[in-house]
Order: sequence, then C-alpha cells, then structure tokens
Amino acid sequence: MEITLSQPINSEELLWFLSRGYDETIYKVEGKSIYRAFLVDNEKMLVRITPGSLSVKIDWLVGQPDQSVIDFITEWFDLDTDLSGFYALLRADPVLEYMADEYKGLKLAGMPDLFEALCWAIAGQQINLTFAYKLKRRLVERYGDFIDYQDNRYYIFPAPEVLMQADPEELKAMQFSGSKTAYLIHTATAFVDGRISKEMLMALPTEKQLELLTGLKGIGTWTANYVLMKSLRDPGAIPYGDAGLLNALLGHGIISNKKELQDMHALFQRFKGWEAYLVFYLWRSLAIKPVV
DNA sequence: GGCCAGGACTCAA
DNA sequence: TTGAGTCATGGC
Repeated sequence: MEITLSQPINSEELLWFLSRGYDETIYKVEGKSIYRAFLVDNEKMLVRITPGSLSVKIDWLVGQPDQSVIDFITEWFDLDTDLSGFYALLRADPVLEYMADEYKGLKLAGMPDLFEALCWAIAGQQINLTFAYKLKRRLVERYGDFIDYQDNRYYIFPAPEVLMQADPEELKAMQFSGSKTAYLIHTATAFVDGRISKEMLMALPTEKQLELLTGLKGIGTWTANYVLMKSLRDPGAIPYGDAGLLNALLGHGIISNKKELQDMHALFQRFKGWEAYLVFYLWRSLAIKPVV
C-alpha cells in the first residue's frame, strides 16, 4: 500500500539520518527501504517502508495491512507537517539559511512510542551515542520480542511489563550504570502502574507535561523536553543543555561559549513554533562535518 | 591520559 | 536558586 503525501519529503536525507553510522536495533535501513517489526494486538508484523518524494510505500512482509501501523509511520516521519513556515524563518537567518536548501524536505524523525523514547533518552544521558546504541542493543536483544525473516532478526522494543521485572544486576552486567538501571525500572513501573502514558500526556498543557515527566526519577529537563520533541511532537520543545545542540550552536558561531546562552534564547525566540525542528536540523548539521 | 559524551541526582550555602 | 561533587564508562 502507499501513503500519499501532500508535501514532498526528502527521502534520501531521511534514510541517511536514520542510518547515520550508528548501530540501531529497532529498525534496519537497507538500500532505500526501512524494515521494522511491530506488535499490534499481540500480532507480530514486519513491514518494509520505502519513502519516495510524494508517497511512502509500505509492504507487509509479515502480517496484513494495518491502519495503526500506517498511523505510526505517519507520525514517525512527521509526514503531515508542512515545513514552509520553518523554511521562511531559516531563509531569514544569514547563518542558517543554507539549511533550507541543503536539508530541504527533511522531516523530524521521531519516536512515537513514549516508553521507548524515555528508555532511549535515559540510556543516552551523558554518554556518547556510540555507547548509547550499544546499551540499547543489549537491552532490546535481551528483553524484546522479535520476528525472524529471511536470515534477519527484527526486534520489537520491550514492553514496560517486561522491563519492570528486569534484574538490576543483569542490567548492570550489560553496562548500564546503577543510576540508569534504577531509572529504567522506575520508568517501566510508572507505565505499568498507570502513572504515565502518552494519552495522559497528550491531554495536558506543556507545563503539566514537563511536571509529570520530571516527577519521574531520572527524568530531568533535558529528557522531558527530548521526549516532548520526539514522541509528543511538541513543536516548541527544546532539550535545554543538550551537548549536541550547544556544539552545533558553537560551530555556527551563534554562541561563543556554553555558558552564555542569551543568543541561543534569542534564536529560539525567532523560531517560535519551530524550535524542535530547529534543534533537529542543528543536530543534522553535526553529522557530516562541523560547520565553521 | 584527559576531556567529553544528545544528564540527573544530592546536598550545601 | 546556584554550584560543586558524584555516578559511570566508552570514544577519541
């Protein structure tokens, strides 16, 4: 089946971003397609997603076409958002205007699954991304379900019910720190207890969302905003303090050191309503070469 | 070997 | 509310 788009997307940029040299566990990019397994009503599915310019092709390799998977993919790649407002702001900025052409049509790749987004953020706190992906792989391979298909194994992110009961010693043996171990189990427990869910968050205003998230152990300002950006798709979310963000701002000469952030705040002020996209594009700019 | 990594916590002042 | 110390381990 195919999703028809009203705005063209940059599928090459998307595929490149999704596979940008890290060892991702939860999906596989091969050629011009993305492979990902899903669990829908206890049924495991495997799809091949092939983004074009004005359409996204989805093939069910295992299972039957399912609307919830289509919705997930639409959200994952932010297919419905029109970026023209963002590009108008970029073009008005002498330092960042190049992004409007160079990354044109690049959609913010999100993480629709809130639990996965939180776990990923916890795993990635304060460590380099290469190591963070290693931790994620160990976690998913140990606790996640999977589908075997043509010599490949496709993993599904573990459910909170499973992670809640993980043995802390086992997590530590996978090189999760004591803190990360505790945070992961606390977070999984909060999901199982019904203290947090994506639906719950979606019904709240931003301040209450941040309050609920940062009320969980291990979820600080950075993580809370990170998941608002990647999972709730709050266009105004900014992961304050993010190391990559600060480095990108330094690289572009927008700030001159990591402690004086007035110019960063002024920049975001100008990008009201597109802050999350600005962060995503700044992250994107880190990936190939530092822009000096 | 030292600094940094897509931080958060606790505790003191 | 701000700052220092702590956790914890790999990557470069």
